[in-house]
Amino acid sequence: MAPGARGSSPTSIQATVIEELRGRIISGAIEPGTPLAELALAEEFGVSRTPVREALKQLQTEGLIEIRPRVGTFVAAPSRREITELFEMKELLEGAAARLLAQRGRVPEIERLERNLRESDEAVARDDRERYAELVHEFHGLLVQGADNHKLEAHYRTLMNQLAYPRLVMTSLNQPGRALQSDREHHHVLELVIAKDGDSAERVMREHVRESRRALLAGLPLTGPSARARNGVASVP
Amino acid sequence: MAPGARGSSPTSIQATVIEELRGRIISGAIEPGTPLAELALAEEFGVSRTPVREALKQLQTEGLIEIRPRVGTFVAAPSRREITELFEMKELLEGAAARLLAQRGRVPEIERLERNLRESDEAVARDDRERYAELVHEFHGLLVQGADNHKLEAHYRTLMNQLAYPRLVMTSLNQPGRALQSDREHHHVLELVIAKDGDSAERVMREHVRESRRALLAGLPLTGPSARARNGVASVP
DNA sequence: TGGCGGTCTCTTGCATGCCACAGACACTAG
DNA sequence: CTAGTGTCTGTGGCATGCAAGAGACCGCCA
Repeated sequence: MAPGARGSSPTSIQATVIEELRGRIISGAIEPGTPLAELALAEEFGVSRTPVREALKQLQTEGLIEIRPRVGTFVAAPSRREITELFEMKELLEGAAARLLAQRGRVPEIERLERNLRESDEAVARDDRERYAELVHEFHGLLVQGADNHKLEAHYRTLMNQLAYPRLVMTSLNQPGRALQSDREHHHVLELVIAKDGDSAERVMREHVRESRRALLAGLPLTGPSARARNGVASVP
Repeated sequence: MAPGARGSSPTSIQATVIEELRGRIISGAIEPGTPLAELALAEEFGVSRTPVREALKQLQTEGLIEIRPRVGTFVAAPSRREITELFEMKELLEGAAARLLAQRGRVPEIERLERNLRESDEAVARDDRERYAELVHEFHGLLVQGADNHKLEAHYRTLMNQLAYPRLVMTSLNQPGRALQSDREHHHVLELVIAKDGDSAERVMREHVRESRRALLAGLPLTGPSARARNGVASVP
């Protein structure tokens, strides 16, 4: 039910295609606006068009690509407005997750978060941005997981996928001092969670998301990810 | 991009099938757990299996049905836990929508909400529950629309679809006095929105959702929608 | 009678071929 | 040179056929 997908044993062909394509898109391996022809993908994967079509259909429903009938299929290029909206949702969901986690008390995720922060401190200390980016992703993921609401988690994953988050985090971390500040904010949130202060945890978490968004947009060129993206590939004029 | 779908001119076959099936599911015309065979649907709609398959694929991604490979496709049967989670999300999103709407000030949606409440008052006065159920749905929809965040709206619609909300509202309205109380709560929320008191609007809206959930569960039999739903049709052991 | 094995049917997964439409390009007329 | 128009190619939409797995059902054997 969750688009995020984790472990899967009966790996059907379409599942493979979905995971592979989703991975490429959210990692930024293929840029927004890039056309994805069914036939080309089918040949690349060595399968027929059918499973590729079904994979594309699902990715469209997840909001990762756009299928224009009789024209072509393209990697979605979120407009500036959509990015704003996505961050608004991110703030909302992560804030709620922090509150819910605080209410749950001492659950396993807390310890994993503490371990995450210890590693994050080290990564920041040696200025290892790549590793820190991973840890940031994990921190937010753990927080949402710890909220113990599968629906929340599913919607959250969908959002992050649409943002192609991994691609973006690095950008925001290139702002000088952002990594250190981000790490401090994480510590603050976790303290409040452990203190079971749900209200404050939510508030601080939301502030943290706003800060990260600010850092991100500051490091982004005027227009979205790529100027060559067609006129309005992803709605909103 | 939004699963909710509204007007569509270039009606492809699969789009037709999607809308029709979605309508049947969320209205409760077909019960959770009901098997949906591709071939049967194809014959019913007078088309081939292909567009039906694609429609089913999308509905699965939306969380409305479950496709068990090589076994069959079934209308999803939300577990009790999932219903709880969905309402938690509903509370979250509608609360945020109330806040956002309050911040926007005098927008067209406000007037539509006022008109909605006038009609609601009348419906309640003459104990027309069916009409009132429609108006409730519209009220919540307008609120979310008025938040002017398309992502929020899309996720909200997905949630409501998973809940098969229209089918549920009537149940909650069968609780004695619930309609009147609900109407009052709507008035309260709208007042706060118009007063641009976002904090309070969010708080009251969230309380309203909790109340409606309470009324709903009180009118629901012990187990979910239908006991004949297979063991764990919709995950969660 | 109860448990077990095989078969048989129904389901979806996948491959393939044809079709209609969008859009680009070149050619032609003014 | 420009605007209009026709064609032509590439795309996804849809129909169809075959294959493989799951599960029910029936018969057999102890």
